[in-house]
Amino acid sequence: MFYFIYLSQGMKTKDRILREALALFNQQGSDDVSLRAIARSMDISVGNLAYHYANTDRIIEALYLELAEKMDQPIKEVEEQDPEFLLMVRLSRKNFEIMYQYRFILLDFTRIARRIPSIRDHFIQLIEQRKLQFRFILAQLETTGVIIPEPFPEAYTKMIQRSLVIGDYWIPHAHIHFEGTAEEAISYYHQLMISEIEPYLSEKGRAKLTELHKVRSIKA
Amino acid sequence: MFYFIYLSQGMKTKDRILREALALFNQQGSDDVSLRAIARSMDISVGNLAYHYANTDRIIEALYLELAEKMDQPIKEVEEQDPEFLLMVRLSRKNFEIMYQYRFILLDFTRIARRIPSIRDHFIQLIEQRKLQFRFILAQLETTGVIIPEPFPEAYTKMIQRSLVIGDYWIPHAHIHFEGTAEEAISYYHQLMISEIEPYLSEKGRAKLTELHKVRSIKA
DNA sequence: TTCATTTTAGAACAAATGTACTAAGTTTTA
DNA sequence: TAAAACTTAGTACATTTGTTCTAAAATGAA
Repeated sequence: MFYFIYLSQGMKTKDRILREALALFNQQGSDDVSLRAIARSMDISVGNLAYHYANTDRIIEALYLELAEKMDQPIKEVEEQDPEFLLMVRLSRKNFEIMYQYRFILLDFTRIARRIPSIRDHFIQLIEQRKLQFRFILAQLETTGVIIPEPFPEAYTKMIQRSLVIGDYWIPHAHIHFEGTAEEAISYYHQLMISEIEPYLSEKGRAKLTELHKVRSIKA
Repeated sequence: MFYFIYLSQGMKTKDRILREALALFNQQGSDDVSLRAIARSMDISVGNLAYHYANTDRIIEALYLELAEKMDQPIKEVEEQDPEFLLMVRLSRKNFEIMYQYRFILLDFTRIARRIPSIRDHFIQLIEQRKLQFRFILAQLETTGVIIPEPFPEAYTKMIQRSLVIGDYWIPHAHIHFEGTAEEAISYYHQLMISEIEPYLSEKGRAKLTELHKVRSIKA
């Protein structure tokens, strides 16, 4: 009981730190933000900050866990519901949005992963899961006739592998090459990843995709 | 004349520094190697090192220029010769090997590009060129009947864009997800990028690709 | 209220880094 | 050979960073 109270009390500054750190990290990059910078920006002392998080890596770790948890949610929805093509598209879009919220992590992921092994390990495991889910969804899409049967050996295996590279690195790529709003970047790279499947769509699948584009252009 | 002598004399240490720095950067990451570490590893003084390169960013800049120059060579060959499919495959493989030699740059490219704008600007321009070359080659492949005409709108545009993401980020991806030798990683990701074109190959094109695989398996 | 616990501020420390400066040494030029 | 230019070593400095410690303040429980 009092344990719960302790937590909810304690979380206040702890959570404020995370919010502020996230903003600063996204803005300046995780390597150029020190404990002192965060403390200054929050108007609290370094000592206080260090009391909650001993160093910036502990903060990054906490933020990564937030990201990982949020990323899991849409995936669970796909698994619970019937894996339908349009639903899949919408939920992967959701994931792109979440990634953007925590973009500093994915921007310098290599470096962060090298420095903080727990993040690296967790991420590798997460991607392994994702690969399986990809396969599962593709199988569903094939039985429901949205995509054609694999037209040549390894076609879908390679498609998944390519998609995973894009999924992991669209944010650094955008950071260097994309000019436009965040919204536009998210849409662009999400469509780019989705487009991996286009060559394999059946008539039915192609119809579904154009249907999706219609909805989008009405919204816009 | 004496200018040349000055250079060739001066280059000695200057070049030794670049070689040593490249090795250390690739090994430990460019962020974790200081001027002092390079000096120690070469058995020269920090003062001497600083005389040639004021700081690590100047060294990184010099190494980036080396990379950029080496990357240009294979591309020029494609342009000079008749752009044939197998030649293209072989030369892009060459590029993957060069990238691997300077892998520290591509491993933390986002961060390096943020810190050193000249590198960022040059790289953006380089990729723009590459995009045009890609288009040119695809056009050739279509006229020679290696690939089919674009089966749906934007198919080739998107294929190029996806390939560029993979081309830029295969090294960080490998660093986290690939287990195996350097040689294997290069082959794997090169094939992964090449595989973007597979769905669009004609009968003729497919035959050429399997021919290539045969050569490889004989070699292996 | 009173006491124990948690939170906060502030100062101080050691380590590392780029940078600058000086003087000695080496090489090149004239 | 003598002078000029270039290279090297060594030292020192200011700055920044994570980290630690102490004491005061705030908060909760009894």
